[in-house]
Amino acid sequence: MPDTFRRYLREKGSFTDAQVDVIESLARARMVKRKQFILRAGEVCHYHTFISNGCMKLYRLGETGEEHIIKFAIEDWWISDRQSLLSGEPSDSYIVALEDTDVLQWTNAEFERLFKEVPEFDALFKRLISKALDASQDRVFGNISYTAEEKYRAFLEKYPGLMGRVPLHMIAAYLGVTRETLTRLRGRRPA
Amino acid sequence: MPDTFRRYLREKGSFTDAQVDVIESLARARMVKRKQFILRAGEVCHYHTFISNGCMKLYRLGETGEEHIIKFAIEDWWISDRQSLLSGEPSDSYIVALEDTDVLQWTNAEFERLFKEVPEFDALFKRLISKALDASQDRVFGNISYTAEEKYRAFLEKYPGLMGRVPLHMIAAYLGVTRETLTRLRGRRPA
DNA sequence: CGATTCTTTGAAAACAGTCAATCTGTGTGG
DNA sequence: CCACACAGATTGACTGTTTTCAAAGAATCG
Repeated sequence: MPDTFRRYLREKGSFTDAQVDVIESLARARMVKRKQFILRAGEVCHYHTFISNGCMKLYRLGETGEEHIIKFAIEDWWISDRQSLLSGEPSDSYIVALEDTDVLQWTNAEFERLFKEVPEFDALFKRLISKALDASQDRVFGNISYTAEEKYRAFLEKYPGLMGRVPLHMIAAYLGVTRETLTRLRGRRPA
Repeated sequence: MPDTFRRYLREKGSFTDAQVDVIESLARARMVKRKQFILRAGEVCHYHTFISNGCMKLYRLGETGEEHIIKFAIEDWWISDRQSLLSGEPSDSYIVALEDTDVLQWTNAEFERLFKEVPEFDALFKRLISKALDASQDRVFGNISYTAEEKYRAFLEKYPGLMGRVPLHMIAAYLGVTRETLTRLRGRRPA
């Protein structure tokens, strides 16, 4: 893979080469095998994780053990349990690789240092969190106002790249319907 | 009302009196009557709004005209359509007062200026947005994993202050169920 | 009061969930 | 190359919940 992260930074902000070097110099590169966890419930989330290649999911378990998927993340996405990462409290979530995945990781302390030393990085993250909040509120709106079928269509429009890459039963766990229901509403009108 | 906003700032961060003055000096104070809108779909959202007293809701309309409530806000809460406010694009949401409400308002340009001049204000807002994102993701989790009844109980636990202050049919519109369903699940509470 | 606004109720229809079985494709080991 | 196991997807019959539609009871307010 080419240097996804450098390309990402250049695309999302205006960083000097020196700044990119600083940011990258603090990163840990890591390869995560399919089905390998980088976070389990009960553990503290230690890293901000950038995905340079591959795919992961973040989920929690329901009372009877069902997976409820909070988010998928692929190339150019960040993933972490922010609540645990910022507070230092144990997480209630799991993060696992759905494919062999290459990531870059920073501790929160390193991030705080980067925010101070590289104002543009601080600005970038403000934009990211802000956009994530908007996206999350859009999802809440979808959850409370769409039918199962509309949620599925909205999902396809928003994450076309995940179709085929993520099994359908996980999309069901993301939408909040059973896999059987997803199968049936797909059958009602093929895409 | 005493100066809710000064108390709020002192409670949420460590501001000098001079800083509080700067922040307050840029604010517009405004009284909003019950049922009066401060934002309608199609308009651009111009202000970050702090509620010193009263109650508002932010909602969007579904295809057949039903209200879907994205959030309630009371004293010490901020409310705005961030998407529109930051982008300058027309909003797709409505913000309306549920009671006579006193607010303070700042444009985004004023906020940007405050972020630069008062670093502690910048830090406060980072924390707020971050917490809002966590809360929104918790709500998504609730939406996809709880039954209607569990959602209602979770709502009561999370916003005990809104019971009695907000009509039940709005709570239904927040939870994503019909008012009839909410009535019925409330009725079948034995304990 | 009279007029909204809000809440509740009933009955039927639409919808999603459950349980159990089957079908499909994939990959592994013999 | 085949047999088998496995994960994923589908189907059917059934149950349970939620919506819809229609109506009628409370509560609130000018």
